[in-house]
Parts: sequence; C-alpha cells; structure tokens
Amino acid sequence: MTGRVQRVDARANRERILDVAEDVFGTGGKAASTEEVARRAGVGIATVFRHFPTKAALVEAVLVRRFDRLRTRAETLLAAPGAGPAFYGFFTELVADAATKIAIGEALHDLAGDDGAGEAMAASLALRRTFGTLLQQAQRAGAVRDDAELPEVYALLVATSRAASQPHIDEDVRTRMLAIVFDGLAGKPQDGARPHGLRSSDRQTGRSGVQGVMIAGAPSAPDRRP
Amino acid sequence: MTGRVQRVDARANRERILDVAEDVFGTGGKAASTEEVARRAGVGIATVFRHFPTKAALVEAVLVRRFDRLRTRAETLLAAPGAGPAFYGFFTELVADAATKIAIGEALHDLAGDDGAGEAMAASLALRRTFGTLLQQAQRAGAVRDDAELPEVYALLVATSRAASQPHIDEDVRTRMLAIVFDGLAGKPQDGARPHGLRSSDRQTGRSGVQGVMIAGAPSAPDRRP
DNA sequence: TACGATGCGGAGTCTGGACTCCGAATATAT
DNA sequence: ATATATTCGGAGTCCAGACTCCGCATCGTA
Repeated sequence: MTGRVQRVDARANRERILDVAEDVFGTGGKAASTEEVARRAGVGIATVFRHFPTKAALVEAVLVRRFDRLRTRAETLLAAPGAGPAFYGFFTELVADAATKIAIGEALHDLAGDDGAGEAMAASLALRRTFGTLLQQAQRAGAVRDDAELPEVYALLVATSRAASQPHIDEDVRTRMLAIVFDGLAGKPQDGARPHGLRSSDRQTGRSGVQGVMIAGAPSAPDRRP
Repeated sequence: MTGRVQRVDARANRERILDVAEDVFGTGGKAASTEEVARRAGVGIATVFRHFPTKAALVEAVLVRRFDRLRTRAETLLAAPGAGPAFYGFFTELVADAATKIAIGEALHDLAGDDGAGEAMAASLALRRTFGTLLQQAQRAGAVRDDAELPEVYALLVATSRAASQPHIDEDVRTRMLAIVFDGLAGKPQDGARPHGLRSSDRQTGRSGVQGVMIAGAPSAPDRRP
C-alpha cells in the first residue's frame, strides 16, 4: 500500500477530476459542490472521494497545481533579460489568469496570510517568495520604485487579481486599472512633491477605521452597551 | 397590518439584531450563521426571522445601512473645500472601514456589477455614483489624472478594500499600498514617458491568460517609446 | 482465458444550518 | 388591573451537500 503502482485508469481519472475541478471551482468558487465535479468528470462521487479524501483536499490539490504553475512561470521570468518587463509582465499575466478563475483569487486572498498549514499554503508562500525576487530585480533595474516593499506590492497583486475576477470587469478596464497601479509602482520614489497629500490628509482624517470618522457625518446614537 | 405601530421592544430588537449582524457578518463573512446572530443579540432565532424573512434579507438590510452611511459620508465630502483631499480621504476611509468588515468587502465585490436587483444593489450603485462625482471634482482640481475613469478607479477601490480585509494586512501595509495606488492615480496623465511600458508589453504578450503568454517568454526589449 | 487485486458507482447516512409552529410572555389601551 | 393584540423563544422540520458502504466492473498478469 506504500509504493503500489496505480492502475492507469485510476491515474487518468485522478487527472481528469483535477482538471474538471479546476474549472468548476474556478467558475463557481469553492462553493461549487463535489457532485458537480464528479458529474462533469464523468465519474461517481465515490471516485472523487477515493482520490481526495475530503473536499478540502481536492481544492487544495487544485490550488497547489495552480500555484506551482505560476511559480514556475515566475522562475522562468527571473532569467529573462529585462527585469522591469518581467515583473510587470508577470503581474499582468497573473491578474489576467485570475480573471477567469474565481477560486484562485479567493485562494490567493485567503492564503495570503500565514495561518493555515497545508500544502497550498506552502505553494502560495513559494509563489510569493519568487514574486519577491522578481520585484527586487525590477527595483535594481530601476523599473520599480525602491521604497515599495513586498507586503504592499503583493497585497496589490492579490487585490487586483481578485477584482479582475468580477464578471463585469472586462479586459479593457482591467488593463486601465493595472496601468494606474503600475504607474504608482514605477512612480517617483524620491521626489517629495506629493500632489494629493495622501499621507497628511490620511493622518488627519483617517485616524483609524471609519467608525470615528463616519460619526462626524452620521451623528447621534453612537452606541450603547451594557 | 399596513401602518401598524410597532411595539417599542420589537423595534429595539430589530435595531439590536441589525447591529449585531453587522458585526457578525463583518467578522465571519456571509457564511456566519443566523443562529450566531440571534445568540449574540440575545434573542431567539424566530425573532430574527420575524424581522427579516430570510437570511438574505438580513444581510441585505445590513448592507443597505452600511452603503447608505458611506454614501452620506461621500456626499458630505462633496461639499468639502479641497476636492483632492476629499477624494483621497474618502478612498482611505472606505478602505480602512472595509479592513475590519469582511462582509462589506465581499458585498462591494459581489455587487460591483449590475446584476442582482435588490435594495443593496441600488444602495451600492448610489454609492458608486457619488464616488464618481467625488472623482470628477478631484480631476477638475487637478488632483487626479484626467484619463482615469470611474470603472477602473472604482475597481481599485473595491480591490484595495477587499485586500485590506485580510487579517494579516496591518494598517501600515494598507497605508503603503494606498500610497502606491494614489501615486498612480495622481500620476502623470499627459507625459508620454512610461517607465515600464505596460501598455505596449501588455498588448504584445498579454493576449489572454497565463497559458499562451507564458510561452512567448519574457518580453525582450525592456521598453520602447517613439 | 482465467483470476485476483484494484477501482468504480450510486444509493444511503449524517450533519449543519435555514426556516416554521405554537404556547408563553409582554406591552399598551382602557 | 385587565384584556388583547403583538412579540418572543426554542424545539422541530426540511434540505443540501459532504462523506461511506458494498456489490459489480475492469485491469493486468500468467
């Protein structure tokens, strides 16, 4: 039962289930039912559960495959000539990819933290790490401002990926959205002139959540608690 | 049964349920159970369902209230002196608000489209419209580049809101993330020098998802601009 | 071709969570 | 204080979807 050779039909089924699951969860999110996957894969439910002991395991397997694929792509780009285009290109590709796969966006979002301890988590972290290298190279090449750090850049990657998965965001809007973000990333790292005065106004008004702030506009009845 | 006067305790309960629900769904997302809301509100489940015929209705009521509050805040800012700070300030506030309320982020995301036809949808659209006015004013004031249009800017608002709701994104990262986006928004609308060449490289390589593009390999020349 | 061993299918179980029923409790008018 | 409409609570129903059982089919080898 350790290194048993799997029957070829079994392995084929496993792959088919994985493919279908990627599509099903990609369209309907994690909420899609296992039965749906089984049906579209042309197998019985039991078969799905035989290969993947639990639904979570199935989702995880899908994600790991997907993350690994993306990471591999990122690694390839690390060796590419232009560090700037490599970075921005990967960013663009990942967002475009996520645009048609809700689940990956959800997962990127959910796994961006460091809790949860599955393989998907590990794969997600590996991707993030590689992306971080891509970022550093781009910064050394002067294509990305130096003061941008991985946490916020990765957060932006996740954010835009997730947004791109909204059905009403077409390719055009997506491109324009990225253009804005990319301008911000390339931005003026040194020059002190800040046209909009974010920092300051942020400090002033946005002391914390809206709560306090909002109250200014929506008065009375703040809150009563025994 | 039409204009009947509601008993005061009933109305109080309704409000309490709404408050608690905002918190519960804000923390656990829409997935949180109705029972949880009832328990924390100190009422029976039946009471919740009496006031809100279905869970969806409860969620919707919470969202409407929230969206309305935000819209009101935006309207207040419309009359503020500086259009730029008003715009960026609102953006910041909303993101900070969403940071502690997962559900609102989810909802912004889900309702950003135009399908779905409830009150929440309407409230969401109203918010978006008001935000659009805020944007226009900021553009007239020269605080936001002219070529940025509402769809992509709103998409960014939604995207960053959602990202900010991730537990591991602290206020610091959030601020830095927004700083990048804001620089992009204020950005150089006219000047042709594009440091990273997104547009072109995107057009070249980004024909669709990762799949095909990847093969093309890294875009050779960093960037060229006539 | 025969014969284990490995897989398969789908009916059936179990659980969580949305929603309902109805007697008890409470608010308000007189 | 009493009457009565209104509201409450929580036990109970219903259903969807994850997961299991076990007889039947298929693969791979001799």
